[in-house]
Amino acid sequence: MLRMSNLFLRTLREDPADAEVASHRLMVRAGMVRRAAPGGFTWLPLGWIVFRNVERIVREEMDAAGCQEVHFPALLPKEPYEATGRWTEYGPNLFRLVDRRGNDFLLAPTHEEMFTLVVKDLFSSYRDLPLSIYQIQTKYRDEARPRAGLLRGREFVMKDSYSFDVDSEGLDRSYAMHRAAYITTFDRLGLPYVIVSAMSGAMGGSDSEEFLAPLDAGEDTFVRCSSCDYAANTEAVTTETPSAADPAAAPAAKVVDTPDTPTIDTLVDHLNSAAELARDDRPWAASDTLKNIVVRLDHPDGTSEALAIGVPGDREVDLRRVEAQVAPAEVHPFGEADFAAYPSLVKGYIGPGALGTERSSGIRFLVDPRITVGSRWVTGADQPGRHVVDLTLGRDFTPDGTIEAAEVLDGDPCPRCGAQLEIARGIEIGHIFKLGTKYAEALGLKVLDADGQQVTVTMGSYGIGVSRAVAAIAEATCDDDGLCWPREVAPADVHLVIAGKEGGPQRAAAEELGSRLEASGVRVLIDDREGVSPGVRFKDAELIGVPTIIVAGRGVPDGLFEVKDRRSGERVDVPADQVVDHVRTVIAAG
RNA sequence: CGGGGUGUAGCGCAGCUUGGUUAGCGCGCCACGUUCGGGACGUGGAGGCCGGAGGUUCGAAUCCUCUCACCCCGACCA
Repeated sequence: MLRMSNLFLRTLREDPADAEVASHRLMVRAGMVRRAAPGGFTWLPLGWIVFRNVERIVREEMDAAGCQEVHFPALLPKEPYEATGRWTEYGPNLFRLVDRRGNDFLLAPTHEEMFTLVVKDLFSSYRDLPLSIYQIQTKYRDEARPRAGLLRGREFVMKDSYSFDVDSEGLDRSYAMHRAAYITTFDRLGLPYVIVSAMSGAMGGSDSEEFLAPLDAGEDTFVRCSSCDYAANTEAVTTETPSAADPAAAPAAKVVDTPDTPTIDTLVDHLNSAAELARDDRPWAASDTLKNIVVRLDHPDGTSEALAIGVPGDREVDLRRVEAQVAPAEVHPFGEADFAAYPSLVKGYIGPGALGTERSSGIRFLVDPRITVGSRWVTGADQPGRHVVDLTLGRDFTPDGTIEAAEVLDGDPCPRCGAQLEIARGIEIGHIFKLGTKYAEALGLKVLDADGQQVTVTMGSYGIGVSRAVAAIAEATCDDDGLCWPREVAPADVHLVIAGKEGGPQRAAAEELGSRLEASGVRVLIDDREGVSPGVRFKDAELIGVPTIIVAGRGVPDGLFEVKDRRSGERVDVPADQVVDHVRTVIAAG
């Protein structure tokens, strides 16, 4: 029985000044965590119980899915990460350190290399596969800006597992197995989630899905369909391609003077105010313009390349989306020095006339999928102060291809069913993806197949942020009064409040009930502090968020306890001899 | 890395503009008494290098310079 009279606990009446998001604020107030370093937290007894419950559930579900637990050091030598290039690729986010001999080490941000190597050490036959192994480990990332308490720290606990298969069919099975295990895990954790398509990005690989808890405190944006079950990370959203039209049907393209039109808005105003420029069917809109942005791609091999991107003028280019398409290259804005290298680019008036590998600049030119054959555009004429009107794709210009680069807007059509998409924020609590052979290739993980041939093992990678999940659960379940833990992760099943007058019969009755509850397997937290007023006890109980609160109060002389549901606030008086059964029924009901 | 903000008791804050006794308030903590179903009350206490360094001044929490730290927005981010 947890006793508040001797728990290492101090609840705070006021919000800590450095806590913004609810989970952080309330977990500090409830005495569960304390900030110890930027991005680093100390777990106190009640919080640590919650943490271990979450960890236990994750472990149980991984084990049930047939994964085996291992444990690597967090402190690792540089060499494996050099072999895969991540020692440099990971950049400043990697915590690096040097030992007394001057050798480089790192605090692992994730363990792909070590898992790959340990399998290489021990296994060499297809008959050993498939294999899925995992660990629950503290990870380190030197985040530029830790924030939101436990949600984004520099030290955090993550469950990461890896699957090893001989072929892609095997990988598909391992992936599906993990996906199913994650669904049961998050269901048990009482955490709402959506599964969104994601980009595997710099990690390489193909299929990738994220489990997002749809909460405003999250920093990932995703879209979901208001009608069907389509959901995707913003980077991975695809745009429907409008049907093509006959390019010959468009009015002839003409170059016009457009003085003082540095922005899309001023350009549209200019077009609509000049009678001779009027459109045949309706006023000009920003979406009639074609905005061409040039960026510089820096490839991992050190080379650079210019890339031109055309999007409808009513949208910005979303550099994160671009980066996801061109990974592992990095995207940088085009600077003065870059422009100097391409004299045919007229800043502010860049148009398809100069863009494309066959045109004067020689810059590869990719356009948004909405820019289809036969569509007509107002765009830069590659001369200062001039634009070209009715430039038509397929007749007047031909880009090198399409790219998903335009920002996604609330209300855009769903690529699956056409209904409106809505943009929401979420906390990434899990990520599963098919790594493929990237790491096995780099580190030489091969096995002999049935024909005696060496084949490179194909891998999957699957993560759950354990400490982040604790915060996400707090965030998803709390209310104005405090935390409100789902049963399985709560620090106790019941919070027993002694509310009677000091010296009255309540204390003895509560102690006796507590013993009986505990004897029947119920986890009890009892507020047996002396000299604490009832108001404080009630507030603390609500703040801490144990799912069932039992009050030993004025009903005790009549043999009654009040049983209250933390979430709904419903309360019912229960005779002393029925409380244990009542509570067990409540627990069994979930 | 860019922008904004804050550092004063364990926590939350005032004081700083306009320098001047012993640096204040609320919460929490300790003691005694009262109270006891919604963050009770009284009395008496303990607790501060006013983030750090340098400077101006007879005198600095307060003015100046430098510096460090933390928080928020953005950039970045398995």
